[in-house]
Amino acid sequence: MNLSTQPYKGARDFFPEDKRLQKYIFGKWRQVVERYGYEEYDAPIIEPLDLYLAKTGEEIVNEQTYTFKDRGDRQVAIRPEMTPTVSRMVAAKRQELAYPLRWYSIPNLWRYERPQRGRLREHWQLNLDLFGVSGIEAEHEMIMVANEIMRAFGAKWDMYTFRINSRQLMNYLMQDYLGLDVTQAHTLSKVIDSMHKMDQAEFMAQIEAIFSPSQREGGASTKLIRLLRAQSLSELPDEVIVHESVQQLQKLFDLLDGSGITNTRFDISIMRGFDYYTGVVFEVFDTDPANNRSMFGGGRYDGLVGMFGVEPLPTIGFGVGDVTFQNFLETHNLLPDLRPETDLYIVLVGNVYDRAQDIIAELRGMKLNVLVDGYGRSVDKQIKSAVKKDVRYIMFVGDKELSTDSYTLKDLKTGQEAMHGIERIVSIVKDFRSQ
RNA sequence: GUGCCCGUAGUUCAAUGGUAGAACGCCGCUUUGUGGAGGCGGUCACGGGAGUUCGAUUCUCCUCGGGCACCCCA
Repeated sequence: MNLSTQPYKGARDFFPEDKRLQKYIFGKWRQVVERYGYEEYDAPIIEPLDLYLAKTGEEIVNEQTYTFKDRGDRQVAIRPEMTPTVSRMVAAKRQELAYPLRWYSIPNLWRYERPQRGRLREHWQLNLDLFGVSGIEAEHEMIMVANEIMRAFGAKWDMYTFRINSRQLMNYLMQDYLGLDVTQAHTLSKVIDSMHKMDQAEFMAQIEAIFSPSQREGGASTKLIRLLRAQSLSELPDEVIVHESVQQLQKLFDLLDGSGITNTRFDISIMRGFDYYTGVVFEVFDTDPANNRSMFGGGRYDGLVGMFGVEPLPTIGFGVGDVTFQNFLETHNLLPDLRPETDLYIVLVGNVYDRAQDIIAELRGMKLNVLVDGYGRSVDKQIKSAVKKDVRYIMFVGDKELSTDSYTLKDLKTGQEAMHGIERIVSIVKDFRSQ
């Protein structure tokens, strides 16, 4: 039996055209975040399993992480997310880093689950974190950066929305306002998370099942329904509005308005899966029905760095997965035609390989990316290869050219060709490249 | 991890319980200093395994892979 040519399930081969797309996306990501002063870091793809056990969330670690024992019998995991790693790194140099600290990375992450649209086992994620700012200004900056990432790819305001909530608010509502214990709160979170997937009656039944008889008598479900109906902060009950977390959210919305970001709304159903979030959480949604899920998101996790035994550090971050992001760009036709890196394809005519070396070296010396067919093939074959590789220009080098030091440049798109000196050719090709 | 659907040349699709066709692609010739048109010729497949059967690409089961939903969602 032949070996399979397929990559491992849910993992990905990046053929040159795929890599070209990845380079385009990563390049823009880097451009945007570096404009805000974020610095790139990196870390190992393998971590001790313990790193995730503490705070990531039980199911994610137990069922969706690649784990194994190394030869020294240590439990290790292939990183399913970057946040614990970056927290570890920051904790390691807690005293010597310059705060506020702005770091980003584009790690390769793995999760063990069944692949489907927008979710593969292997993905890459832009991970952005801001350490040392406890005020709402940090949230403002995060969402500004997220927004600018969207804009950098040409996304219009009606293509995506920000949905914002607060874990602090949810904790207050569940524990103090509704008087739920930890188990009840946990169950309710799950029900709220899936509230858009069931009908009214089923939803009501599930809610009623959570409350104890005395809570029901106390009108807990009525209070809850009113909370869940709130489409904006102002629709929350008066005694909730005065809570600190709501005031913070209000300030955040005001700041975002001031920055011209108005495709935002309060959404009490935004919870996010990780246990480590402590404050504002947000998600970016694609408005196209074809991608009916959250595209990416993040939030505040003030407790994570402190878990490494150092002084706690307020932190906020978000992550953008490349798969869902690419789905978004495709759905909204935001992907440009990506050209290959090769600028010029040299077609050798006749037996001139030796004599052509000087001129080819000169072209490369002038910073053109130059490919030489070089197999002594017929001219039409060489041209066909150039067309297939999607190179825009070919340059013929034959006796005619070498004797006059003037070369035939052909534009494969227009079909036009003309003889030029080398300087002129370089300038034409560079003009095209910089378009 | 659970359920449903699917798996035929490189690609997109046919047909059939008696081992398979097309289109596009690819290779060659037409044309050894010019590609994308046409003509001619050629190349390439039943995901893997087991079972039922005289015989399986076709039916059954398992497995691998893909899609969708659930679970979960960084």
